[in-house]
Amino acid sequence: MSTLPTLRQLQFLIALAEHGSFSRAAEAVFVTQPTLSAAIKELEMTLGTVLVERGARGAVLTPAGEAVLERARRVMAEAEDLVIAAQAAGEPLSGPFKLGVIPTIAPFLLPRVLPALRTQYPRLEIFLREDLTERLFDALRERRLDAALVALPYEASMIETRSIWSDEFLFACTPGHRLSGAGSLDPDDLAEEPLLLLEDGHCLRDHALAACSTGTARSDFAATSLHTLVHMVKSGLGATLLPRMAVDAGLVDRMELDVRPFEPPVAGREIGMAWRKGSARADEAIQLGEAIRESLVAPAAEPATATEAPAPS
Amino acid sequence: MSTLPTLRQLQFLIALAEHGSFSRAAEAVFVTQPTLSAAIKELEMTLGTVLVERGARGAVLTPAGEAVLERARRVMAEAEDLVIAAQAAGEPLSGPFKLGVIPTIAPFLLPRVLPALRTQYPRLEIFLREDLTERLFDALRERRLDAALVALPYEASMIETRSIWSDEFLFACTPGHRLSGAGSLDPDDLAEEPLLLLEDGHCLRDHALAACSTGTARSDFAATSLHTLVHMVKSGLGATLLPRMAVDAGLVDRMELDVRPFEPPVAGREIGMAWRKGSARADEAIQLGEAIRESLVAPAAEPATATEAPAPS
DNA sequence: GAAAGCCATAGTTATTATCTATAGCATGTC
DNA sequence: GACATGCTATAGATAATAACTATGGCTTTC
Repeated sequence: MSTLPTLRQLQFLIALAEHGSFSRAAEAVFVTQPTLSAAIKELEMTLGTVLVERGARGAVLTPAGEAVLERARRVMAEAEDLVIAAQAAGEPLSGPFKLGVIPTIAPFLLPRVLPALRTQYPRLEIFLREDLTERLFDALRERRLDAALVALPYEASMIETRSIWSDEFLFACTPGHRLSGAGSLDPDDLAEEPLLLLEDGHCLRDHALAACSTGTARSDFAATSLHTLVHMVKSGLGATLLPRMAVDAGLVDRMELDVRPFEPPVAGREIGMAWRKGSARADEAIQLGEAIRESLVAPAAEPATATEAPAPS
Repeated sequence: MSTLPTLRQLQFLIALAEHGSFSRAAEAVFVTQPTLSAAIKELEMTLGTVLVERGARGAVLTPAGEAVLERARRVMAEAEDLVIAAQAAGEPLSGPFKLGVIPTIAPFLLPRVLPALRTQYPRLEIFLREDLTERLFDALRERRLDAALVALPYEASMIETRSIWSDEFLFACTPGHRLSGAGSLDPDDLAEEPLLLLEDGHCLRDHALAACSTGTARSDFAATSLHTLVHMVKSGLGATLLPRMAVDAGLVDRMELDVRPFEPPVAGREIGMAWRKGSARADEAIQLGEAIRESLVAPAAEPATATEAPAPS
């Protein structure tokens, strides 16, 4: 078995590839140029292959060098993951944690759960990013996020998910609407009711359409957020489906809209935690998801609309 | 950014986990016990976590240690892959290469291609392993094989394939059989002809059944190899489908069986090269597959059964 | 309570990583 | 064509560290 290269050497090779010059690469990794030169030469020795073409105008990787570079990046990424996993295993849910949330969840869920999380994990610093599922998943795959709160089901490769909450759909329309009223509704009643929905890209649009197999979307109008959506419903452009979580958070308060549940089996979407397969923080993502679920089960500390005094303990 | 551990430290941790004792682990990696002790302590320092519970009866990993261990194995595997990839990039198809081949290909293809490969890549040492597709793929996934020659299509995760040859199916029966004769055959003629096939697990069985959508398998008899299969056909137990490659290699020579092709579009299977996704030797596997294809196109150096002139088209 | 097994510590030595200083070699400029 | 300029390679010195030997202290076991 031949001897292995050093992580340091791989780091140097990556820097060299990025800067195209021994001198500048050396600067970037805070060593002198001879040090980096020697390390690369040593690496070439242990691998038995020339990785770099040295020229007067800098250094260029050979094809073999490119192949090794790609592997080197993976080794380094794995090593960094190891460090993160170790820290996470030592003290889970502490330090910076980059969490993505989709726009149809963020404004309704976060006010309910963030205070509880801050209490439960005082050393956790959550950095939030709000975006569409597709882009959040891209960010997970590229390690720019640690986890994401999304609506399921959603097909994606390299991503693992765990459901943490069932979010029922409610039907919403103006009081004068054909389907207005109070009691529960059969999904088939929506057969000839083109729904006003969020614009393409929002998973809620697809989930709502899936909820009522016979339903269709209005093709002439679409909303960019749930808030504009309810305003469009209010102004008579049509009816829609809303997630209960948004309604509970006060989305239609004082809007004078009729909101009706569906008959069992109720249609809805799952809210779940997602993370990159093999992520160093997968366990923490799961744990965070469970903490969120628990904070949802517990009575909401302070309703979003409120004129109420919070002041606990 | 915190500092990274050393590959050496990770290697020591793996040895420690495997031997459960500092002294014996040290022995296994050819250092003294204090050296290994210090390295593990250093590793724990850089990760900021206790990885090992030291006791009088040896050392046991903490949960954090187990998590790090798993990652460490991945880092080491990636690093070893890097070394292999570098060697492969330096001089492709040299040194030991572990190749799996399924039993319905090996005896018919290898005699034709191995001599050519030995000429073309004199420094290549091919180690062969004959087994069913499923087990070969397991071996690929576990890095016990570098590549495998199998029949496609075959669903498998973590495996990539490339087709290198089309292997047509031929119908074989005794001269007195209902479908005996000379010309080409329509696959639908097999509708009421239960076929004698290889036993379960051989992909050839599934591919043969897929080739004639209306065909069925005899459920009372099955063969364990193509050689026994033709003997069973010869003794009147039924008809079968044979890969042309096996027939060309002399499988039915002097057997007094009728062998008939199918009408276009001819049914068959693809023979392809398979390797683990991300394998360090993926490029070599592809190159080897192409070399095999070329040696198949070229006139066979020495027919398996001799005397005969192969008559194509 | 003695023996054996195991890990930690101390002190020393060997190795190796890194630095400074400088040489050598192309490339473009006047 | 001589001369800067920008690059990498080499040499020699030094600092850092990885490794060894020897030993001590702690459990477990008989």
